[in-house]
Amino acid sequence: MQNQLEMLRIFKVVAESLNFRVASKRLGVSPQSVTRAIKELEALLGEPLFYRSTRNTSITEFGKQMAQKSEIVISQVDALFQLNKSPDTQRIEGSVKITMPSSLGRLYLLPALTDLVKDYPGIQLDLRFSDLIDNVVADQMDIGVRIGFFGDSRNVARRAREIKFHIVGSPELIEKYGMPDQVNDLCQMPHIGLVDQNTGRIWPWSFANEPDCLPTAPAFITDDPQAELEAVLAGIGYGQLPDFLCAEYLRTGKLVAVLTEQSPAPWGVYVYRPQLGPVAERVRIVFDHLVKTLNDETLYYVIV
Amino acid sequence: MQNQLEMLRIFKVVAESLNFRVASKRLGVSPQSVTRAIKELEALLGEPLFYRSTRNTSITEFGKQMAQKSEIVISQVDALFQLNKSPDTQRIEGSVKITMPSSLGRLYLLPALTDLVKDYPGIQLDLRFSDLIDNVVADQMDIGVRIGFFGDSRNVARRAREIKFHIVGSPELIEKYGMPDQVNDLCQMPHIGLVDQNTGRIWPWSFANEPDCLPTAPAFITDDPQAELEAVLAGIGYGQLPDFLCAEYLRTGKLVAVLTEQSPAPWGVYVYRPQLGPVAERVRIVFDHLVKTLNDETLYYVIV
DNA sequence: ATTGATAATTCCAAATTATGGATTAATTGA
DNA sequence: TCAATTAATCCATAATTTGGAATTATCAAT
Repeated sequence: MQNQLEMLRIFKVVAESLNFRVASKRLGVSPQSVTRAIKELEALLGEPLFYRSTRNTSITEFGKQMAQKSEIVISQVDALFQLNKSPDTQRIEGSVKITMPSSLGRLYLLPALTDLVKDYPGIQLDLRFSDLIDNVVADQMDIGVRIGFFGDSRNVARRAREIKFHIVGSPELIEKYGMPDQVNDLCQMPHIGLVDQNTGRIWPWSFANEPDCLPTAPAFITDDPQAELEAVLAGIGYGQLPDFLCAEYLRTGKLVAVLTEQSPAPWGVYVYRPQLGPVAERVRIVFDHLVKTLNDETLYYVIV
Repeated sequence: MQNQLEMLRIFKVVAESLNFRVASKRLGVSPQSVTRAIKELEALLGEPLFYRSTRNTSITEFGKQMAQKSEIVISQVDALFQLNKSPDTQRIEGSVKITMPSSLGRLYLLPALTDLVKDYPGIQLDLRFSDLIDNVVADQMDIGVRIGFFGDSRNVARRAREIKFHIVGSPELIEKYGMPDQVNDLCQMPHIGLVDQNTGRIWPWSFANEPDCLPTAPAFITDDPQAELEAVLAGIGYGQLPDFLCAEYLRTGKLVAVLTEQSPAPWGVYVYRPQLGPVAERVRIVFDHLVKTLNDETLYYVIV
């Protein structure tokens, strides 16, 4: 690695994620490259940037300072190249109203959108987190993001990602009640109920080869998916969670998926906008960025 | 070339020299690489940086702006890497007095020294241009540069470069008087006399296999080598000039060397300093930089 | 106009450099 | 102590960069 700028770029991401593996995912390169780049940078600077063991990576005081400076320098180089490529970025301005699901939105779309506005300082975002269906036209939103989607022909929609749902429980829970191997078993075990904000009723669980199953005696009820996640993590009961909430926990073993054979068909994540005349460029830019973000297979690595 | 920073570095040098071939020499790479880097940079920026033909290269207005910005960004990146490598650079301070020959000094050493003080902002240079011998100890100079050198054991000296002397004339002059093929012929033709500032007398011309020859009836007399060069360029007469003054003109044919067989042995360029106790670090740094600069075989390309 | 000289460019094979799979070492929590 | 996981190392392979040879373009001098 004899590309100073590239080393700084890699360093910046590692400094943010404080984890070589995650950084490599975010950068779309192998962990080896990250190791090498940081090692080389440290050699060049003559001082360690991270304290690292196989289980923990923390940044040194010197590393912190370097990260700050690197960020500035990198953005200046990028400015040098982007300034001319799109003098548009300065020109594009106006507000863009977006409605999106709260958990997916806050966890994954919000960071992507704050990144975007760094490039388009003129764009003013108006984000409304809501899981209620079909308030795009009524509430004069510019863009909507929904899981499932029940829109109509007045909208232009893009299916930007698939979300898988898993029945998950904590290892302790499984230890205690055993691993269910059919849907009926599951119903006898403690489970969490998620209230559908549209109907006020508890969401039925769906399966591949079985009819839907309405949780009958939830040990815990909430209308917020993240609260459901917390409850499951605490071992209170099983829950049917979207992959974006549980992927990292499944990987590290904090959660275990059960009845994986019966997983229902994945749901789509749709990005859509009202179909009324020509779309403003600022809206198109945000729209495309949302679609691109959701399409990114490494999306779930953004949050550790 | 997918190294943004390297492209900017190359661009910066080309923008300074306004000549791809010279820039490539200065960078120590092939002209092809320079072509490629600039081409790629232009593609990336979507706008031409230079107007260029095979005979002329000039920078565009846009290129000028980019050069300014590039310079800033490059120096920031370098600062990031050098800051830590040698926190010394901040610490080194104090004045360094140097005496050097006026033409070599002004043309080639001055730019190299101004480069150096960018890295060592604490160093305060005191440059005295003089061709008088041996005033280093007397005038309390820290460093001296002399062509020829007649120092004594109180000095530490380094022979840092060789200078060849050529008898040169303009093509018109040769057209008019013919090409001399022995020293005696030359004496019959118009020539320029250079006054030795040490003695007040005209320098004798020296040759490889002939005794020195004192110009008897100079058509023009001066005590400044650059004035001598101008006179020779104007076709007033022949002159014996050091290579650093005439190399570029010989290359482009503005001057022609004659009696090349009789060229005298090259003279040394010496960098020296008084030998009194431990040398201050700032002096050593400047000393080493002067030696390194003179050693650089591409030195004469710095000035076109 | 023609020609000669030279700078810039293009093309391509060779050298250099980067990359990630396989392996090893190290660390932590069970 | 073991199991799990991350970072580091090694190395064959892939990708990129490099500069020589050939080509093209331009200018200056007939």
